[in-house]
Amino acid sequence: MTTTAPRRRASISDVARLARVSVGTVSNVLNRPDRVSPATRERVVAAIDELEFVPNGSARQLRAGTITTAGAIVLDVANPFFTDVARGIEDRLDEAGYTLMLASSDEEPEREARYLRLFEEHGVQGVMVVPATDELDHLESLRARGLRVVLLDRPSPSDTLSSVAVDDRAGAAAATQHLVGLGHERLAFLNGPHSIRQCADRSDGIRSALAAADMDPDEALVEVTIRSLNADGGQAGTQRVLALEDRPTAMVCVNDLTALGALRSLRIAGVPVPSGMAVVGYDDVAFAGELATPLTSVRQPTHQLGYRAADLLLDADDTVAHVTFQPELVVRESTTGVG
Amino acid sequence: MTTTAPRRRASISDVARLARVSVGTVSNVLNRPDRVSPATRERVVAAIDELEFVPNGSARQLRAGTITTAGAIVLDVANPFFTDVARGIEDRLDEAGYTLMLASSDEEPEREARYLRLFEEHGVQGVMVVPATDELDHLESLRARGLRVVLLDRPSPSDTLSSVAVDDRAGAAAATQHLVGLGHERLAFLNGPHSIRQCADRSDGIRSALAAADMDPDEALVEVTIRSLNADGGQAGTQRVLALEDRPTAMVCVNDLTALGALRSLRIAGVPVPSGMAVVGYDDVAFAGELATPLTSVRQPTHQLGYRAADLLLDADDTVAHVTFQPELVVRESTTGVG
DNA sequence: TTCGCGTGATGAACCGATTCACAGGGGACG
DNA sequence: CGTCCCCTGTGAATCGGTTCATCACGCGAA
Repeated sequence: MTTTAPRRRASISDVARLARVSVGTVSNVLNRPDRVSPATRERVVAAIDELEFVPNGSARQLRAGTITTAGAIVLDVANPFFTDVARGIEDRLDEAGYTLMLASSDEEPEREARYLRLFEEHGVQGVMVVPATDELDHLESLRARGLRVVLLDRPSPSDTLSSVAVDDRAGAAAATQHLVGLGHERLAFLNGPHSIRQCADRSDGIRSALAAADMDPDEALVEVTIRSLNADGGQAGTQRVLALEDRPTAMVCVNDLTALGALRSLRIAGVPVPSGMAVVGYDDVAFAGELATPLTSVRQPTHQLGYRAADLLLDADDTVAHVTFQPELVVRESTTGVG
Repeated sequence: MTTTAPRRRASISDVARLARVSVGTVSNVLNRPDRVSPATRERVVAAIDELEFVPNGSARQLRAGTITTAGAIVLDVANPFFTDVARGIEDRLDEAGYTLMLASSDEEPEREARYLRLFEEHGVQGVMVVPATDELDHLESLRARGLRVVLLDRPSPSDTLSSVAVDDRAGAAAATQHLVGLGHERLAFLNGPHSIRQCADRSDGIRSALAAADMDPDEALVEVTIRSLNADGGQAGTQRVLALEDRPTAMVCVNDLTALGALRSLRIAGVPVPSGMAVVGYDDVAFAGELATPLTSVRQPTHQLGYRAADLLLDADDTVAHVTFQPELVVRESTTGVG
């Protein structure tokens, strides 16, 4: 093994010296090869290969000003919803030859700010952000400083920031219509606190769908607020639903993990699904269709969400746009089965 | 809304002019505030605020040479295994004030190469890579050019590249020992092609564990190769297992999605789990414990994998190390239940 | 032979920061 | 009152590219 000691990275002038040309010529070989005669071009390329020359991006960016990088900040890269979104972003950027810098804010505004600052220092073209707070002033000023900003999974309240979001009201309404159509007259909704916008919107959606079906939301709906939006929360919430005297015949869960806990709780209690209780989830995660009782769920176009966000960011005219996607109800046995 | 037209980004000399000091002084305020008298420091800070000055990272990096960014390339950011790893990387980098540039290669060597090049141009300190190919020469030469390289989920074959991996043989062996200990004498292994290193290693692990238990692997083990490593593949493979004349009493699946398909197939065939067939998965994905029959699975320390990889990358001495993590068998009802 | 022109290469200015040798201005001390 | 030193602040060099005005050269036309 001959690991040569990490030598200093070769610069363009090293190449120029070795090829016996000026740095300007090397630069031309790199960027406008047609302006260089074949003979010298060959010499320069040979020198580049020999020195394993890789141009210094900082220097190039400093002088040329342009850069093909965009940043994205999501709440948590380990969350499948966001990774699908990230994947969509990456795919679109890739088409344009751009690269992505990805980071998680963990819903902490300071982390978000830190990454935004870092992205800005590195001169990214723009950022796509799932905002950690309601307050968007810092994003507005970023925008005013010339960066492109696209809000992710959050409709923009302003006409200066572009946004890409999914219509949470419509998703919840679709689930509700489906259940009402199946004859259910009393529903439970396992939901998180309304301080989370998505939770509030979904609650809204259910209520308006009920109203549209000539049902009184206050009578037909029991909303159970759960602490943690995961399987344990769903299990606990379901126990409370089962204890109600006028027990609902169907449940909507704020996400699939919650629904998973609900199914577990129902199994333990010996309640058959869907005949004893129909269940609808939200997100349509990968395993929703693979459960013992495949789960009816609201699918969000996550990949498209990211793809479109990147699309807006790359838009040549830098126009401000607001895109709202419609979610899609995926019907499976947890509402229509024979169990 | 008064969105001022995107003005040119303020530079350090703009700040200097406004504060009536030299650029050197502004730089000092930024980097060594104690060398500047409180009075001027205040003036400079005021100017910085007024101009919303954000230092140009390219210029800084060009001159100072240092950068606090690292790159990572995984096979697919939408895959939970890799996102957990990425999260571990991010957490460790965050502690050191570093930032991560994350990308997916989709197992395409050209994409991997493109991103590596881009990272190198941007002057990252190092890269963490899940290699898309067996061939590692390009990583060796990256290393020779002074970048730090850490292989992810792949033991390093060389003594110049650091690596962080999980012992796949041990994981498969642990699953096997568990089943043998429960009295199973004939096992099936739903596996992918041995061209995938993980698959080959896990097969090895099972065989050697059987041998260690004084059983003849060729007799006690039926290895079924499935096309796609997902639920459908698992379902199809399980049907083939059930059709065997000397039917095994336990199955090891190469990952949890495959096991999911196996469970579905068994349910359809009316085979109780685990009394009719015990099932073990691999990966211990989030929903493994939430299934109708909670799944016994081999958990890999994904987060630690990434965390440790970043740790090696940040190592002050730049030592080359090879870290191997031991997976852990998580026992649930799919092997020990009463079903 | 001279002039004009196109091709190909040159070299210096420039991007925006960091860094360092150095200058000016007190204050302490003899 | 003169020295020396410390404290601040200055300004120029520098990092590694890109870009552009300029120049050398060769060749065909006049």
